Amino acid sequence: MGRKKIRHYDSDSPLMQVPESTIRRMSMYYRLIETLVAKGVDQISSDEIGTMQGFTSAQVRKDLSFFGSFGRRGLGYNTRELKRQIAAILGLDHIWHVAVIGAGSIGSALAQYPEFADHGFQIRLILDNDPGKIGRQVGSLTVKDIARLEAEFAAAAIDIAIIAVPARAAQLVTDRVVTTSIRGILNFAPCQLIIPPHLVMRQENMALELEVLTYFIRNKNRDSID
Amino acid sequence: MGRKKIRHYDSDSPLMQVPESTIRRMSMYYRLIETLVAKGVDQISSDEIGTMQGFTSAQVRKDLSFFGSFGRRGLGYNTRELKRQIAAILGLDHIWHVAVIGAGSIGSALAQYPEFADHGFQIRLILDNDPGKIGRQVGSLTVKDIARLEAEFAAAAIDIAIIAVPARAAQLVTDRVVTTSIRGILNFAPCQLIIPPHLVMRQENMALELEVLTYFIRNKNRDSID
DNA sequence: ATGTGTGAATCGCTTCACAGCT
DNA sequence: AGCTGTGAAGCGATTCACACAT
Repeated sequence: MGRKKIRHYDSDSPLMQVPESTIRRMSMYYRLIETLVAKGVDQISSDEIGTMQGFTSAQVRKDLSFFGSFGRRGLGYNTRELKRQIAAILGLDHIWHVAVIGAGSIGSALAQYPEFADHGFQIRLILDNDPGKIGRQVGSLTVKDIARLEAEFAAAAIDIAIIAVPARAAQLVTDRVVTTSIRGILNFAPCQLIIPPHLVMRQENMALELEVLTYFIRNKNRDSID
Repeated sequence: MGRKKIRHYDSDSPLMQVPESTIRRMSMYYRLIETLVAKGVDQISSDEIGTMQGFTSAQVRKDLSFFGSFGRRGLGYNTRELKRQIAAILGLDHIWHVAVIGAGSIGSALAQYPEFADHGFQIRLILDNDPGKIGRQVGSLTVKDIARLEAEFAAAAIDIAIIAVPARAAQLVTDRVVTTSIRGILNFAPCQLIIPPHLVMRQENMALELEVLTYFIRNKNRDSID
């Protein structure tokens, strides 16, 4: 069979896309499997994974099947092996070099967020333009001057930028970030960023989540009457 | 017509649910319309709303149609009116009393997050169990002792709790929060909370977003080769 | 007996396309 | 002419159900 270039997803024939919802669940499975491995659990079934997170077992199996066959019929999945596989799928088998832009309260919090470090996201840089913040310590990092963004990004070999500046400054900062050898951006500013097509961008919006919450609070017991 | 009890969504007959994706977009439309009103723009079409956010005009119209008919054929939507309507739909026509639990870096950042205040989320309370943090100032608030959670929640008439404590403490804190007259919970701890069915809970997970980002970085140019 | 992997069926969201209002 | 509001069509995600492996 010579060349065994297994494409990650060979389920359907011509270029079948994995749903984003599947990727999000993969990340949730990963977190769960992590804790199971830490607890010394060796084996787990799709049904157990599902019920622990509120999904069906079929959902779990279908999600995993996009990437391969990691279980054994009649037995379930080996936690250690599954953890390793999901890490590879999500890109967590690798240390990512991350810069946080903006040393306000959100930026500082993100720079010290332990979940990031635990999953291979190494925060190597935090930048701001406020002379009052430059030079301050944030965890083990010193806030650097954003004027030196390009040089600092190159020196630290940054892969990912987290934008944590006010909305009005976000596009300006982004325009400079995209000239570096960055691969992706996670944007916490509540605005639509324009980026070149070779980059990946994800939007995080905490106020949006709160608004979805209030919608559901308002519309909770709508099914109980009328 | 006498009793004009218009159910919000009367589009389909028996109890048609609004997709969560629609709610999320409503929140995005709201943010956009807000800036337009601030700029003095009076009228806008579904096509303009759509292209500014990367949706189709049909998507925008369909989303709005779940809740009523807010536009005028041939003209579009009045921004001021649309803003008012969406605010009412999402529950933003109302001041929500919010408590942040956990005065670590994430909790402190959330307590001061200007987007919350701008959208009617009034942070009235920040709590922690660490004697080193109790009594400290976070913005205009003083960190209170979590031992007094029930009393402080009652005094401040808290509607919504934001959980920003480490995962291991999240369920314990939640078990106390759910005994108050709270309506909803926004959970930043990376864990599955168990809550009584009368409450609404939303999960926020920043590490998950970063993992989805790295997945897409890895799988970006998958379609260009093979 | 148990639990995976997966085509087929189902469900629900998005897009189309056009009638109807301004 | 221009743009909304909305059934119907299209399409993508979830669930079903069962062959197959242990």
